[in-house]
Amino acid sequence: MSAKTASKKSSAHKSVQSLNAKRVVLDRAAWIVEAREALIKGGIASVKIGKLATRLDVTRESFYWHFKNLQELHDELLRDWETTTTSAHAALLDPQHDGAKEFLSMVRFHLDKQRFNPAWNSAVRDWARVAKPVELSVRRVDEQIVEMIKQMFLDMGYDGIESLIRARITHFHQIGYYNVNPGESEQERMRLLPVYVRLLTGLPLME
Amino acid sequence: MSAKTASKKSSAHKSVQSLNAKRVVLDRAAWIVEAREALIKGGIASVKIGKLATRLDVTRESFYWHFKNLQELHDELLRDWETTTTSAHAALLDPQHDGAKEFLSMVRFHLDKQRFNPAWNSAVRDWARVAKPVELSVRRVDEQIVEMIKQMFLDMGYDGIESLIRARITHFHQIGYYNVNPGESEQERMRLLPVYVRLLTGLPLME
DNA sequence: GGGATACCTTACGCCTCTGTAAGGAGGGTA
DNA sequence: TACCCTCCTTACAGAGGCGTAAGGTATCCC
Repeated sequence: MSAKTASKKSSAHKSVQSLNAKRVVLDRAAWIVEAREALIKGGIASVKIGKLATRLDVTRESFYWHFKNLQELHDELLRDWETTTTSAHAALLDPQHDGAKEFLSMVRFHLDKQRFNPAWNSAVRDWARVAKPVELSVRRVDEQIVEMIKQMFLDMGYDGIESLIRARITHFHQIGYYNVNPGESEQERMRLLPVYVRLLTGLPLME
Repeated sequence: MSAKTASKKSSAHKSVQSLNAKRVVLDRAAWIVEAREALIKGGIASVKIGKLATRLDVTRESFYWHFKNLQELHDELLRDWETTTTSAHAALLDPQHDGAKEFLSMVRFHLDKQRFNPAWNSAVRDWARVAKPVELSVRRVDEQIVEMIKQMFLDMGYDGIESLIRARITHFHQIGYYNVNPGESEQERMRLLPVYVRLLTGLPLME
């Protein structure tokens, strides 16, 4: 049965194989990539070994050569997200403590599809609501990000409490924005952006 | 098997039965209530007929007397959320168009555990990411809410675009806040609230 | 060319969940 | 009392998911 489903794509598969005269083999990374796509598309409940196997054109059981069990895949998927997210944010603070510059570099970061994947973030946040270790991981990341944004506002000259609240509004708004995902064009988004920046920072940084 | 699990609570059940000399029977509403709790606690994937039946102390199969299938329960669960949410928000606008008053009544609404259930909202939003009709429902509600908050800012005297952006920041921040759910005490929350209100509205409404 | 290694397969057992069929059991009403 | 309606039960069929056991095939390296 699983062989039958796998064989659907096997003709294309074989032609690739003969082209580069090499057997197409998989490693853990290939499963992780597929798992991430499944997570983003259908939530953690749709990250099923069988589904991934079909898409990877192998049988379900070969999964167990790479991973002890499904849990191990989940763990790695989560670790992957946390390290990627953490290291991406760490680069946003400015050694010169120029708050405006820092904030704008964060805005650019969020607009850069190469560095920032909102769908992935949202999917992990959904997952967090039904799995404790994920919840803890997300909490760590959130605390780090809020602390980072707070530093930006301190660098702009706001006092402690206002910096904290501005940081929270900025970050929570960010999360809510991608959770709702209002269907607006890139153009419209760019038109509204300077107003967002002025209201969030209290400064006309882009106007 | 299901009879066995159901019989765990049956002694307590029977004593209730004999006390009021009445057979304890269920209706659709009882299943919906249980389903909502399951949704909140473990996400839509944990809304399983068998689980609900065990908690309701009946067999799994009796579910099918009340509902055609699981889909029908899901549909009703969603409809329930949309009507509840929509009607609760509809009452927040002021006929006198006093923007400050409107905003503060919304703040009170969000703090009132009787009228507003953030966990329920978050659970439905998670569900929306894996089910199209839910996504559409949530989108309708979001559009209505943003429109409503925008009206509040118009009533405060802001122009159209600033009112829209302030409304979005307010609403998206709200969603993000409950998504992250920062573990702060009620006391701490109350201390920070006036700063939130000032930054979101641009006015010292609570200071 | 022969063994070691890496990756994949067939075959199986078991659990959980959905949904159908048919048959009670209790309370209301004529 | 007899009957009907409401709600629940036992019994069954079947899909889909996880994980184990044992064996096969291609590639690498000596």
